[in-house]
Amino acid sequence: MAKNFVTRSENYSEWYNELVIKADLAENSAVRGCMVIKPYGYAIWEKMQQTLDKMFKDTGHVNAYFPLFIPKSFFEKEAEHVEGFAKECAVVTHSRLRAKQGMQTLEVDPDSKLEEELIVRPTSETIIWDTYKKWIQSYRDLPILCNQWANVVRWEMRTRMFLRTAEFLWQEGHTAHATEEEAVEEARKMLEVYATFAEKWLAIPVLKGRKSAQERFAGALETFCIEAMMQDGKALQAGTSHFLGQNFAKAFDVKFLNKENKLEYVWATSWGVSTRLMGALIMTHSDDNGLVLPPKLAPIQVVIIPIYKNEEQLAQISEKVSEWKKSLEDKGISVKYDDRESHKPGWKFNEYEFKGVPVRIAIGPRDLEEGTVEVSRRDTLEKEIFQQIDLASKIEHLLENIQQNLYQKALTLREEKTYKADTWEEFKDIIENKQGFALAHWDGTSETEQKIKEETKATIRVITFDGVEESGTCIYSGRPSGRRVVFAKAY
RNA sequence: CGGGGUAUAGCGUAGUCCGGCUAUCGCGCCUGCUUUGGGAGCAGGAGGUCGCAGGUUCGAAUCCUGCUACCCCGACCA
Repeated sequence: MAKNFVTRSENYSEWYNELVIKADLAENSAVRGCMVIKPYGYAIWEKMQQTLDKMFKDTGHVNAYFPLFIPKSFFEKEAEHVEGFAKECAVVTHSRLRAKQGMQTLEVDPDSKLEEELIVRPTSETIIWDTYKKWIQSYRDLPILCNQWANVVRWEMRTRMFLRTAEFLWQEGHTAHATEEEAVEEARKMLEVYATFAEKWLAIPVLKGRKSAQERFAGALETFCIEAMMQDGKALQAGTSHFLGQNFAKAFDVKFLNKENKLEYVWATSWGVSTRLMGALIMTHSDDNGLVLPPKLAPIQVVIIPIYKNEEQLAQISEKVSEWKKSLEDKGISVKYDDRESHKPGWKFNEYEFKGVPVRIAIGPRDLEEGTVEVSRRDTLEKEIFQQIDLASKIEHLLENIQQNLYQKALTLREEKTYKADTWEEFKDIIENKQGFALAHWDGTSETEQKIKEETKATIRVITFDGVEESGTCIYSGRPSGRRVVFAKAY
């Protein structure tokens, strides 16, 4: 039986997929693994873009754009980078098609074979460092603090809307510095930007820290990350910031003359977040009634729905609403007045709940008489009668309250689903049955990490910055350890 | 790339085992009237290469062969 509601099925993936499609965010495209982001979904992404872009600029960064195509040879220059990305690249080999059998079908023109294949960028470190080489001669040219908004392609085996699509939208920052300290500081600073964005705008609490060697970005000396917990207890990497050392400078021969007139290799960072954040947003806050958007990211923050029996009533309501709409908009709140006659109020209630609109105001004949409105908040689904006096301020306050509440709710869930594991049995129980984050001692070796992954599918998600010194023994090998790290199954 | 599943109208589906009349039903869509405080009611109507290509048969959505696409689980990954 077809339902317009999302009903949480046994399978979290199916629930997620259904939600994305029905909340009108995105749909599968004709191209395998790719996704059409629909206007409503894209409006959310635009809000993310605008906010992040401002944060980048406030920290001294500028935007630039680099080519989509990267010569294959560029990838060969950094050994670890090749290994990391070689298996998932889209490759351009020819430049022309020609007609076959009249004009019915087309085939690749063999005469148009490229001398060197072009890779559709999976990430832009190589082409950017090839460019930076031309930009940098002296310490006076540093630092370079560039960001690029772009699309990238990674030919993944298995894809999932927003979380792992073959093509995705992201921003990638690429910076060049004169000293190691400055580069490390930059990488840490941008991670803080991401963490602030996640917590204050997306209302998603995140753990900040570094990745283990095994989980590190291909070509980085250190990968910093923010890690979030989804409602099913699995971890989602929400953003990364890499300290690249001098790896790319050496690979692309980027040197500068320092104040002492000595040649030195440049130090680098790169950092990025993607449309995956949309997935994080959906999986963190949504419920069985649909999407739940934090007010700061909702394209529509307040929807007003009239209830009326005749034209006269509608006219009265519309007059009131246009006043409120203006005073709300003066406060920077985005308002939609849905006076469509094609749908009944009940329909609209459900529709906007589905799309995650934070606040709904309903006004009908009763309210006109009594000077009230019915206000419903999406996060708790609670309804309350407000006096019309000073409505805009009350709504403004409510939106802030919802933003806070969503963050608190997510934080509480994460805390409830985070456990200390002191034995191998406890550890397995947490990963397999309780399904959450396991704080456990680890001997620091990749071998142990690999074994744990093979036996439980859990990986080290993050070695948190604020972790406490505590001596213990590795849950797997029994060897000594100085602190706990966060293990979980991940998306 | 391995394992499992699915493909019938815009969406969701019945029918497939055991071949047979005009391919079922719901949502949505169009027209009209009545409705409007949580997905409206009635009446009428439009909409289909049954995933694609072959084959078997008097006759195929249904049986056979091949192909393709999508979904889920794994491996890979942000």
